[in-house]
Amino acid sequence: MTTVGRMAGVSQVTVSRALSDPDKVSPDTLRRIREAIEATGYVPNAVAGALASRRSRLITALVPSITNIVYSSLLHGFAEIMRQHGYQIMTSEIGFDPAREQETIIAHLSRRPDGILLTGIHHTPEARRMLIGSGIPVVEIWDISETPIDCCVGFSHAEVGRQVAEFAVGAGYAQAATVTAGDIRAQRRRDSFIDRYQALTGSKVTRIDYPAGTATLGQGRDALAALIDRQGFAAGVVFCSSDQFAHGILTEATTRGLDVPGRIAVIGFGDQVFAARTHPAMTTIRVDRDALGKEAANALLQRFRDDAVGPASIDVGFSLIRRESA
Amino acid sequence: MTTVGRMAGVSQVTVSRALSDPDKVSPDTLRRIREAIEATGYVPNAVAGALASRRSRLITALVPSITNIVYSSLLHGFAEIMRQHGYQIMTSEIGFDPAREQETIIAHLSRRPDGILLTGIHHTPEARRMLIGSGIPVVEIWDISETPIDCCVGFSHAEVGRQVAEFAVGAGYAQAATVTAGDIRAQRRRDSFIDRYQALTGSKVTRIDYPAGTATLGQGRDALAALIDRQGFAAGVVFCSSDQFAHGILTEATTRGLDVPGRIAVIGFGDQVFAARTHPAMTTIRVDRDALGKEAANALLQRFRDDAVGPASIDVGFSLIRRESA
DNA sequence: TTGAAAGCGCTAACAC
DNA sequence: GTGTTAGCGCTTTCAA
Repeated sequence: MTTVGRMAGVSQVTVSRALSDPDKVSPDTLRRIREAIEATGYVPNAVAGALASRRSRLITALVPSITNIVYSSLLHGFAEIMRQHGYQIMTSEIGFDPAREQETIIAHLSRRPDGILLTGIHHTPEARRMLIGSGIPVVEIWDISETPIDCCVGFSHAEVGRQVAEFAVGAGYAQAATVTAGDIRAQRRRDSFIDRYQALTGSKVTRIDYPAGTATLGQGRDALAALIDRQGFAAGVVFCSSDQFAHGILTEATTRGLDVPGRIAVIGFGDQVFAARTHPAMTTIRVDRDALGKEAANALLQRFRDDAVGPASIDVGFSLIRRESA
Repeated sequence: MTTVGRMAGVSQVTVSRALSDPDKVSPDTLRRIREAIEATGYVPNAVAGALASRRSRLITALVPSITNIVYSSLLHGFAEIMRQHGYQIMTSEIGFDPAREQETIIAHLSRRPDGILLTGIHHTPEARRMLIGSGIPVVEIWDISETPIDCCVGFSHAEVGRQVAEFAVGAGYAQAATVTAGDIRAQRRRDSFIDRYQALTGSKVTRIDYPAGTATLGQGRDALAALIDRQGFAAGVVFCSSDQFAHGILTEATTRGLDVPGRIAVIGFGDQVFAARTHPAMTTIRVDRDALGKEAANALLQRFRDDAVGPASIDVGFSLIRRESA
């Protein structure tokens, strides 16, 4: 900046002003500064800027996985809004390990971000304490809580399970099964599905549970095979924790020549882009992830404006999209 | 740090040393400093550290899209290695717009990252100039070049097209078609497939081209419908630019009761996790994206150690995985 | 409209 | 083993 200033015949501060608030600099000076920047190829140092201004224009995000479309599409919507407002996003994957989350939070806090995005509402007490202590605005997404750290935007996973159970019972399926990934929120949907289904029908729900990690079509196929071949699940509805699983069930059913939904009915979760075009088309739960991410970005931006705002919990809801598979 | 030092009865510098190089501090002092850190909940300020040391421990990455599994799995492998070495990753999506790439590069450069990851080898001359001028190590991935900015790790997309064409001709398919997304590298695979196929057989290849954006199963289905219903493609092999498209072709063929690969043969690209379990199992091109990402991370880490290294181009290759669909 | 001075919270170099 | 000093490249405040 000093060099640019010297070339333009002004001081370093004037260059700073020309960049951050051009209106405060005379048109002529501005022009000379711009020429000098052009000539030198000067690129401002945001690190120094952040240190001096205590604003980093950096948002950090913690998600379980970036290869899982659920989280990456959330981030996509979030980042798009943030980018439009001049913020950049630093993302870390934390899997489903609370210890790793806490460790990562410390690393993120050290970057002095202007805001932090967290996935889910369950964090270690220590992590929660540090976050609150930092004074940095935090938005928790993909779930809702009565007591967010700061604010949260998501929906009730328990409510999803309940509504799916009620739909399944209403549709009159004789038996029910679940195929669930090792994700705390997926488990919450499963548990409330089972509770509600059993309360309504009195009949037991067969469960297939997978360990943590991204759900795959192959696992869905294997699950249906296990259900039929080893668990005596002859016919009924299968509620999956993701569309991938559901797609696998569909694939396996097709391969075996089983009628869907006559023999095996399938309900997915996510309404991913392929769900409307599977054969047969998939019945699933839609959550507008892109909109959810954008909503989260706006919640944070709101907090940057007036910091007097109290805790807020935004429920974006979900909807059951009935297609052909159930 | 000053506060922590005061509590531990040492100066601020000693605290800095205790954090960055604990061996240089006496065990007793170290203990007192650790207690003081614990008591105050002190979190180091990496912004100030980066400014003073000129090392940010930040790597920035530019990818076309984070919701596309191809790029997110690349980043996953890359970030994992980088994290193990104490680096964090800031990612931006740039779509397929060179102007946006250039704009984003400036924003990234201003953060003074220790390294930059770029997708592809085609950048504006201006972007290239700025990158070189910055002196920051750059790794370009997912393609290879004789003249990388700094180093690159990828494979030859033209070679993929050629090999697929040779495979298709060898398998004796009567006609060939391509379904391609609006991605420069996908187009390169398509073009070299067509060139080679026509050179070998003299027969024309039918093309379906989609605009930029993530490829979907639905588009694959629509493509096969268009091929059969409107382009007079009665039988033959279809080379897709992604497994999503190929999965769609498979789905549409199944829906229409067409024999695969007898009537319609399908070749995908990517060997995504579902490819081995589709019905029928998909023939596709495998690129070990996780390994590629890791290789890219190692290339950058190598450059952090000795900066005397010259340009390097690492070809990680690919392989045609023959399953049932072709 | 512009500039001078101070300082953001650290690290690097050197002294003790 | 520990402390002192001098910045890193900006923004902020205040003065002109």
